[in-house]
Formats: sequence, C-alpha cells, structure tokens
Amino acid sequence: MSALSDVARAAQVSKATASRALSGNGYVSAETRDRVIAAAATLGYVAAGQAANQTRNVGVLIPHFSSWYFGEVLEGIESALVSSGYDLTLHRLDGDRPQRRRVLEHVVVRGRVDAVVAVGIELTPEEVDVLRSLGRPVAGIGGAIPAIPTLGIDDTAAAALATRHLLSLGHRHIVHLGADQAREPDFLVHARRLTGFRHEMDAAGLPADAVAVATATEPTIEGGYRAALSVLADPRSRPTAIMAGCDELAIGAIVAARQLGITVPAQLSVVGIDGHELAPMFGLTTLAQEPRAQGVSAVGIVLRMLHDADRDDSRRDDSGWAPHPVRLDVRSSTTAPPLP
Amino acid sequence: MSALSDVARAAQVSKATASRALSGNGYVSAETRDRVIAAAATLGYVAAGQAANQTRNVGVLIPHFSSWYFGEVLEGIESALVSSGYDLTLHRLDGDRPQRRRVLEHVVVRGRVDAVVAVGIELTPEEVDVLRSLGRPVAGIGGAIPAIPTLGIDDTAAAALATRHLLSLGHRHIVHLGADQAREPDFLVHARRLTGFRHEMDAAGLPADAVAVATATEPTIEGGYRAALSVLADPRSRPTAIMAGCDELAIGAIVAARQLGITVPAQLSVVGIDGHELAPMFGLTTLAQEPRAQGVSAVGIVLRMLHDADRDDSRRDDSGWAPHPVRLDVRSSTTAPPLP
DNA sequence: CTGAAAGCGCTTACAG
DNA sequence: CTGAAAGCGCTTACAG
Repeated sequence: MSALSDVARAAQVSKATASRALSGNGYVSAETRDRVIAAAATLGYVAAGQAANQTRNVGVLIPHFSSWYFGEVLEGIESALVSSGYDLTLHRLDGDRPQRRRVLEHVVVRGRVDAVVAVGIELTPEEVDVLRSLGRPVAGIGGAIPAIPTLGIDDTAAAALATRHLLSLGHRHIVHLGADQAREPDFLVHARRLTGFRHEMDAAGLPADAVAVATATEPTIEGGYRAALSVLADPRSRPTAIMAGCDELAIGAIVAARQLGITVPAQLSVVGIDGHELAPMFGLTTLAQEPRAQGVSAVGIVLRMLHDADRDDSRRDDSGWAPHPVRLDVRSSTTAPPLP
Repeated sequence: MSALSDVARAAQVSKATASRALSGNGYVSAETRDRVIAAAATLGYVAAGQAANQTRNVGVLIPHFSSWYFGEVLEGIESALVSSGYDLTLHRLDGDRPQRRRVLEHVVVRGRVDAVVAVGIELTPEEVDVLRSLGRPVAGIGGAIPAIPTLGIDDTAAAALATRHLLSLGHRHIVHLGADQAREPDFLVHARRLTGFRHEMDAAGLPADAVAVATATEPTIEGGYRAALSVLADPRSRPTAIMAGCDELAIGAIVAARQLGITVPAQLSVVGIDGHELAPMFGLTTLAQEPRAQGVSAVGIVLRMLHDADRDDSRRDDSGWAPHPVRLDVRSSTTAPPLP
C-alpha cells in the first residue's frame, strides 16, 4: 500500500505538490499533475483511510440501465451487496473512450471501491492490470474478459439452440432479426448470436439465400417492431419464422405481425433469447437466462476474493468462464410452418 | 462539522476510546461503544477526509430500477452527476422500515455522500432533519417532501386532464385502470391519479355507476394486460374508454384489447400518463412528463446548494414544490366513442 | 507554480 | 477496558 510520500518520491515532487495534484486543490502545472497521477496509478496509490476492503463499496461498470437485462443484473448485484453490508457505486461507461479512461482512473486514483463488477463491458488487459495492482477484485458479466472470472451464457450456443428449435419444427425460411451494435462495441452479444444462427443454418444444409438477416437500429421492442414491419411487409418474401437476437426484438416482431394481420404462430413463428419478463404475456418461446442470478453470483465472487485476501494474502484465482445454463421455454409463438 | 474530539468530549471518553468504538478495532465495553455511537449520531460526526463536498459522491435513494420511469430518472441523475465529476451511490429502499433506517444511518454515520436525491421515496421529517444536520442537501423527485425541494408533475391535475380529454370526445362510460400501491406506500402516485379521475368525472355530473375502477396488481404492462382482460371480457359491461394510471397499464390494455379482437380506438379509446418510450409505437395518447429532465434538475439543485454552502454558509432555501409541466400527446388510441 | 514546515485528525502500541 | 502520548498521512497557509 503506497502512501503519498511514495508517490511524491516517484514523481520527484514534494508531498505538498503531490497532494495538490491528486486533490485538485491549489495550483499545479499540467505536466507535474500528469506525472504525479501517472506515478499514483503505477504505484497503486490509494487515499488515506481507503485501504482495500475498508470502504465497503463496490463499483459497478455498466453501459446503461434502461434495458430489462441490465436492470435485472443491477437488481441482482444490488440485493447481494445490501445483504452483505456493501454500498454500490454506479459508473456508466459508454463507447466514449476518453470518458471511460477518466472513470477508471477515478476509481483507481480515488480508490473508493473495494471491488469492481463490469457488466457488458469488455475491459482491456491494461485496465484489468490497473485494478489488479490495487488489489481490487474484478468480476465480469456478459462475456469473457481475459484473466477475470466472468459470468454469462454462451450466446453462440443459445442462438444455435433457438435456430435448431425452428428447424426441427420444419421451418426452412427463417430470418434472423438482430441489432446494430456499432455504438456498443463491447462483447458484441448480437454478433455472437448471429454467428450461432448462421452456423446452425449452414449445418442444416440450407442454401445461402434461405439465410436472411435483418438488423434493427436498436435492441428494443420499438427497434424490433420497425425492422419486422419491413421484413414482413412483402408477402412474397415473408419468412415462416423469425429468430430474434433478443426478446425485445422478438416482442416487437410479434406486435408488428399482429398489426399486419399476420397470425402468430399459424403464419409466423417467433423465437427470442433472454427470458424477458414480458415473454409469458406475448406467449413468446425463448431461451431464458437469469441475469439477476448472474449479478448475485458476481458479487459472491468478488466478496469471496476480498475476504480471502484479508485472510492469507494468497488470493485464489476464480478466473475463467463457466457459462450459465439457458432454458428453452416453449410457449405459443412457435409451431410448424404453414403448408405451402 | 464535528471532529472525533467533539464526540469524545460528548461521550466523556478519550479520543482513543472514541476511535476504537467507531472503528470497531480494539476493546471497548458495550455500554461505552453505545454511548460513543449515540454521541456521534447526535453531533453528526463524519469520518476524516469525508467533509461535506469532499467525497464528490451523491447518494440516490430509489425503490427499484426496473421500471421505465425510475430508469429514466436514474439516467438523468447519472448523466448530470458525471458531467459535474460526481459519483453516484445507489441505495434501494423498499417498504422494509428497519432496512430503511439502517441505510439512512449508514449514509449519515459513514457520511460518504455529499448530498442525497430521493426518488419516489417520502422521507419523514426526522429523516430530513438528520440529513440537514450534517449539512447534506436533499432533493426529492416524484412528490412533495416537507421542507425539501421536490420535482415532479401534479399527478391529480394530469389525471384530470386525461379524463377531460376522454369526456370532451364524448365518452361517458370510462374505466379507470390503476395499480395497487400497498407495497409502495410512498407518494401514492396511483392514488393521486385516481383522485384526479374521480374529481373530473364528478364535475362532469356523471352518475356514480358510470365511474368504474379496476386495479392491477402491479403497475406494469403485464399487470395492465391481465386487469384489462377481465374489464373487457364481458361485452355488456365493456366501457368505451380506459383511463390508465400509467402508460405501462395503458399499453397492457391495448395488447389485451387486440387479443380480444376489440379495435382501438374504434371500439375502445385508451389514454395513459407518463410518456413511456413505447407510447408512439402503440399509438398511445398520453400525458407526457420528462423524468430524465427531472433527474437532471434535482442534481442541479443539490449541487447548487452544496456550492452555495461552500461560498458563504448561507444556504439558500430551494424548498417548495413547482410542478413540472405535462404535455398531452394525442395519438391514435383515442377517438369519439362508437355510436350506440 | 513549488517546497519547508506547521498542524489537523486519526490510530495505535504501551502502560496501567 | 481505558487514557496519555507518539506518530502517521495528509493538507494548507506561507514564503519565494
């Protein structure tokens, strides 16, 4: 645990200057401040009274909280932390790289969290190293991060399973309805699900022109609705089934079909992924995962690492990737295709 | 701002003993510890390095984060805090009173937030006093809190306006579809909206049996769907319009109507309140509010109070209740009632 | 813009 | 179980 004096020595300034540089109070030249902050990051400096496992605060990095999946994960994390007596500090990280760097330096230099849970955020090896050097445990949710314990489902396998469900019912003309993830470069959930779909369609020996793909602008009910309206508009090219990249898109597709007078499932089967809370109401067949349980597990992992570190300093390595199971919930949105 | 020495004097112990009692390190008799903790709470003791406006952390008290409204408010708060360089610590408060007391004492004794924003949480005068005595500004969202600046819409007036919209179209048989708020005793949004509905129906001189009320178990799309199914099932008692207590309930009602083959708006008009993101897609006429903007404003208020306090210690009193405006967004879910 | 030095607030062996 | 005293880590007028 480095003290301010170590940082000052490394940056070749006085304790007074180091203090001003890190606190932001008083005058420091820009170059000096950068040098001090760099030294603090390298040494893993943590402000006084903020020793590891002292703040009883866990940082959560998350891209947004307005979708069902992220809301569920967050509630799982929150309930697990509360019952262990920890607070939750929220950091939203979007695609904005400089802002992301700032937030991470924050977490590091101010050192006000004991551990970090990254949800749907792919930390770089350097980012992971910084957190590690501070002795802050890290866990991820929603896709593997190298050298970090990560929770989530196998998206490729889940999409393949959803596709096989439709194929086994006899569907041959299936459209994959995915989402554009250009603005969320991390993890690429939808890209992996599309891969699973393509793989399964290939394996079924379907001709390339049977493998159609539509892309919504956003992975929301409205995004799915809009995209499905154009997929379903032309009766000549209309598929017999839609495999959606997530349940929001699938629900949007069902609403669009009803609006166009297309009966689900008699004229169109729809399958989704995630197990959204609205899936039962829309009779949506889906591959359900349990994001809330993943949040609880992630908290369990980081708190265990924290306590192990307290005891004997030989932190056990929980890193690795054991996918959570998915469950095929068959409801009324899928059936055999209509006779030609 | 009391220091450890003040607490020690008040509890009639040495600084050393006070330190041990508050940190939990070392031996202290149970009685002594209780006396010290009581003194710390009374004096509003805050640990060193945690002076007001030093932690750059704002606490958010919120009942849950999985509904659209709360998610939007939270995103507004988060974005406003990030751009001011503050962190956000999340505290979920449900109906559990002891847990609520614990969280508030936490925030107080550990003193790790500079300010508090309460969303959909009705703080008691005592709870407000505790926060005030620490010099922590507080703002509320979603209903007036005594002596605290609070943001939100006038729910009664909004419901009255929605009802007048239906009445002016010629509807006389209108059902109010609200939600049971027994599990969320704070603010009673749905109760106030029901009041606005009843008031307007009375003012229109409608007979008591024309003023029908249905109650969903939860203010969600699924809750509205289920409740609407039974409201709409019997063609003899079916209303010509539904006034929903929030947009989730209204959307559920539209889905239920479509499922029953009832055309919206030709056979049934539906109006909601809130301006949910899915309202355009369902063509829902609604009284829109802007929860995100309310979150941003609340942050502006507490940060301004914080900075004013820094400057001259004469904190200005922003308390009071100036309702945010609502906007009637007329879409395709409302029209004149069918001819008898 | 920076450093030497005073000093604040807390913790912690040590003595009892 | 408690207190007097040393001392750690940081901040902050002050001087330059």
